[in-house]
Amino acid sequence: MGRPPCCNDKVHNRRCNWTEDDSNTSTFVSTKHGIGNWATMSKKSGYGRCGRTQKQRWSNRLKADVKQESFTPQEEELIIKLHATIGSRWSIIAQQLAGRTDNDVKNLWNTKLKKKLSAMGIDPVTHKPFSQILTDYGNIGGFPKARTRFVSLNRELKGAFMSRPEQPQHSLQTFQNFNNLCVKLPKTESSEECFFSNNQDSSNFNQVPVDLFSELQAIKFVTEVSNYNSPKATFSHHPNPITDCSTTCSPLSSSSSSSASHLLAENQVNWRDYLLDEAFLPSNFKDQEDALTIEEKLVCSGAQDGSNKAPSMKDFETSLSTKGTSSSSSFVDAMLECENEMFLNFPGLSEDPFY
DNA sequence: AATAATGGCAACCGCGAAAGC
DNA sequence: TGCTTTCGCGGTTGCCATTAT
Repeated sequence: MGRPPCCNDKVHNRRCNWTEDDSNTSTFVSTKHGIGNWATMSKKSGYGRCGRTQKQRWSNRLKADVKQESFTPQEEELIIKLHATIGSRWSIIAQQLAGRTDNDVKNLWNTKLKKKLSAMGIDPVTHKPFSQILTDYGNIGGFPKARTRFVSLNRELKGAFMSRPEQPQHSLQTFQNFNNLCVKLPKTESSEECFFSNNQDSSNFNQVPVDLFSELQAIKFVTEVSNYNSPKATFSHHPNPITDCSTTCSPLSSSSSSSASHLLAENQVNWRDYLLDEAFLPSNFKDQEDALTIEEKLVCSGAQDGSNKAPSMKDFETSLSTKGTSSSSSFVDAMLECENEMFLNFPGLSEDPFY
């Protein structure tokens, strides 16, 4: 049962005419009512807006800490990284960007970032090169349907949030980190839990908070479990772009050697790090994982170097800092440059793959 | 200069979960 | 326990500004 619509009354539907109501709403909030009484506000104020709409207006535009200026290249980069990992969960993404609302992030993605990624030959949904998707498309067969897999993953995520003492310590630890710190991300007003400080310089950009990192680890882990439970799925090869796309999470690796990804590896193009497969994975982890068994991978997730010590945040930050994030220009522009260079070196890549 | 097409932003609205009674 | 109300989230829509023809 859903909530009945509150804004069907077209008399109240006064799009883009907020000038007068803004001051009324601000006055209403700043006086005795405060935030959290939007229905009351709507009834008592007689402004002609439903409470929901007024609340949205307040949180998106009127709140003091909402930034009005345009997104920085660093912010764009972070949004793409987070989208590659957790998908279109705009509220979570927005929480990592001080002064940005989920609506702002969503609009930026839909109007700008999505198109830029497409123009670069990267599928904005799967964060894989189109060439790899086309290659993988030929391999589809015998895999669960996307929707089935998605429902299954959701179930596993829910199950993961329960306490499961029978689980091995390493996996339980990951889940507990996630459960304790990230499952219900607090609505933070401070900048302490954000990627950016107020001045948003590039050095701070790389300071990923532990709670978000744990969340990303947990999401990745659930995907691993999902793959492990599936008799047809392996860690070393996961060629179905449709299922990958539906989960918005990635397997640990993909050895699928599409021409584009292979060439990218050969040319050490940094923007491979923004593709879904390996986003947010420490670099030393990537290098070793292909040769590992599932059990080894699980252990590795908690003890990378044999000393029962998980990859540190320092390692992760170092990894991130080597990927061009400190560039003063937009990372999207940098990716475009890399792509242009690649096409110059390998003209065959620009040919239509269907012919 | 006028009109059409496009892009970007902000608001609207439906759904599902949570909270309250 | 079940119903109603409220809230959070994310997809969609509408409006305005800019660009192209």
